[in-house]
Amino acid sequence: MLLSKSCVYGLRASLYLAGHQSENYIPIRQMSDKLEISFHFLTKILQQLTSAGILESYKGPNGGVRLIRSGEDVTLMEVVLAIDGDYMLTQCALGLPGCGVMKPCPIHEKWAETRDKIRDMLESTTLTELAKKGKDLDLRITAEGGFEDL
Amino acid sequence: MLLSKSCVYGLRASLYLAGHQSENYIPIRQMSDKLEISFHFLTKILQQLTSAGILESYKGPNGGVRLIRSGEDVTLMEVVLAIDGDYMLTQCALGLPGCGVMKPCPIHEKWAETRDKIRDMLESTTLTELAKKGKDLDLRITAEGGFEDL
DNA sequence: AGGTTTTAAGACTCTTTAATCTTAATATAA
DNA sequence: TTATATTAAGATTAAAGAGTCTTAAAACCT
Ligand code: SF4
Ligand code: SF4
Repeated sequence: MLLSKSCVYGLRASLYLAGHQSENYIPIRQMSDKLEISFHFLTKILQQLTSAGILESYKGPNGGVRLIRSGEDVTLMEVVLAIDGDYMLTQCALGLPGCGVMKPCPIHEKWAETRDKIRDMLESTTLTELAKKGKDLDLRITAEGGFEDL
Repeated sequence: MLLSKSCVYGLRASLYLAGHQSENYIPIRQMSDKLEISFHFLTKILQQLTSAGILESYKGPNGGVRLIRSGEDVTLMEVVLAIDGDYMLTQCALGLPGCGVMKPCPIHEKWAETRDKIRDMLESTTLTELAKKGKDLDLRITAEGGFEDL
């Protein structure tokens, strides 16, 4: 799979937060319920996003987690990098050790092109953009329901 | 990772075979040595390609494995499908259960575009094409060496 | 102060993928 | 026919990824 499951969860949670443009912290429990993701697992993933400087967290009652910057300024790429690292964008098709332009494998040329498409997509798409689209069209964010159920 | 390790090994072995346009069977041991892949593991992967109708095998002395059709007629897609299935091309970014155009997630539109690029690349690239390029430019196929060492 | 709500951190378990090891089956050749 | 070379198949082990559980720390509230 292109993105690890952790990363997908991280993206969905980030979209959730971007869909709640509130100054309040959102409890992880609420997100894990709505998004149907294991609470403890999600907690760990959000910790990664917190230490990556994408989220900030607060303990205790009325605590939770929220985006530091506005969702308009956060690209999918940032979230992916924080969770999966740049493996996908540097390693690739044949994944030979230390490969690259210097001594490429035969797929390199074609693959690099494809890979750049993925990078461009991740870099040019923001959380807010997707959350807005999700709300306007009531698109899916959970297994069953859409943004309206959030 | 986009492709599983098994799949990458399968691709490299297929390229190896395409680079040896010989009517003889090539022993798996020879390939596993040259490509630095565990013999038994590679054997299993090639069995998948054999039962998928991409390779044919022969036992005993002078036995081994070879492409059924010419490498010109075999696309990367065939190899990928035989080993990893179509998961990568149907599932994707958020990977919600049963997702798709009917009730898409907010990334769907952008992702589908990217995904088609990957599909096109895999479908339009043949083993022979890459093997030829690999030979002409002595590109990498193993960790250390290039096609010349095959 | 003491109890409650929440995130943080780490140990632990389960599942999947990767890799190894053993035995069987098939073909060749001397 | 016996020894050897090779793929086929299945059991086993190892490593990584995913998920759960427990305890700690921080913040709030009465
Ligand atoms: S040479 Fe390029 S395409 Fe090939 S494995 Fe390395 S980065 Fe990927
Ligand atoms: S809706 Fe489309 S982009 Fe979203 S997870 Fe499903 S297939 Fe992927």
